[in-house]
Amino acid sequence: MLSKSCIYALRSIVFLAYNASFDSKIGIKKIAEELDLPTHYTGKILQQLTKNKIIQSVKGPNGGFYLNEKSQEIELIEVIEVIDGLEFFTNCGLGLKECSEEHPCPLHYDFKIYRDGLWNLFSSKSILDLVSKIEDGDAFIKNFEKK
Amino acid sequence: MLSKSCIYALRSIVFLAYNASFDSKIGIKKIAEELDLPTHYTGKILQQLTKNKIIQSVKGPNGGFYLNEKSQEIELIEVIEVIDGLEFFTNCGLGLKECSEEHPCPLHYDFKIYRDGLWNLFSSKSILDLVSKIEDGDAFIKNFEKK
DNA sequence: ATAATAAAAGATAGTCATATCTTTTATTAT
DNA sequence: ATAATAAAAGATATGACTATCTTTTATTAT
Repeated sequence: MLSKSCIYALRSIVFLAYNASFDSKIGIKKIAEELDLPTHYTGKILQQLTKNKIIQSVKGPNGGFYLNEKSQEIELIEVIEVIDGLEFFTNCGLGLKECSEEHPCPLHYDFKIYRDGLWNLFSSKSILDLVSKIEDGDAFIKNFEKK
Repeated sequence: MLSKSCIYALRSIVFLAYNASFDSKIGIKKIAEELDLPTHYTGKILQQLTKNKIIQSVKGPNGGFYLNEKSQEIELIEVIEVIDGLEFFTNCGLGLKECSEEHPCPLHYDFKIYRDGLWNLFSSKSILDLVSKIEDGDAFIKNFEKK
């Protein structure tokens, strides 16, 4: 459901929230290394997140990425919107062009329950919520599917 | 969530259930034309469905595709399994390799509700269920996103 | 048997998400 | 000012899904 890029983004952000701060920024290389991600691809994603104010960055020596206080409160759905877009949450499950309460597809009402449920879930969890559930940080950071 | 191929498959099957029978089979050309789908691509999908006994086919003159009685009772999840696979319903929402009741990801329990809900939805609806909800067949057949 | 029909199978092309590398720009410390 | 650092930007490559075309095989009607 979430693209690989989006999951890379979420992992990176959680990693930053957990480990970085304005006074100790973390660079692309370090992030990619710790999360075992392709360096340049990760750079692209971080760049996109920075441009959309999801995370912060500083260039030059001692530069890198970090999250300011506001960013830590960002909801997961905002990250999803930037990376994947919200099509999943707005489009008909059966691909109907016009599917609505007035002209529902055969699965409309059933499908809507779960689609809206996921929307609400991602809209109610912040980066900090994820961080707070990490009991041993490493398991969350290291345990990802590579393929 | 469902791939384009999978939606093409579902539309084709519903169209067949609605319009075809052993005594009046429908060929690829006709199906593609009526549903406004790419002919050869649709052929490939129907072929895949036939191979997996989701639909039936007969070659030669007066041949084409149709659904036998058993096929009409097929659940949507079976079509999804053949075309897209069940990864969506079995994998961790955050891409964790090992995510389970014992080692849950930060979203595991919340996410599971909706993932399982969708699984159950697709497992409880048959082709005939979709057909029976078509009040005016054309709207369902014609109203699909092309892109 | 033969010709016509239509699905099955194989080969090829396009597109988009994923991934990588190189060059440029901005910042900081010296 | 200068050199070092690190993100930003641009160009390119890869793979999977989507799409199309051609050839082969099977069936039916004559």
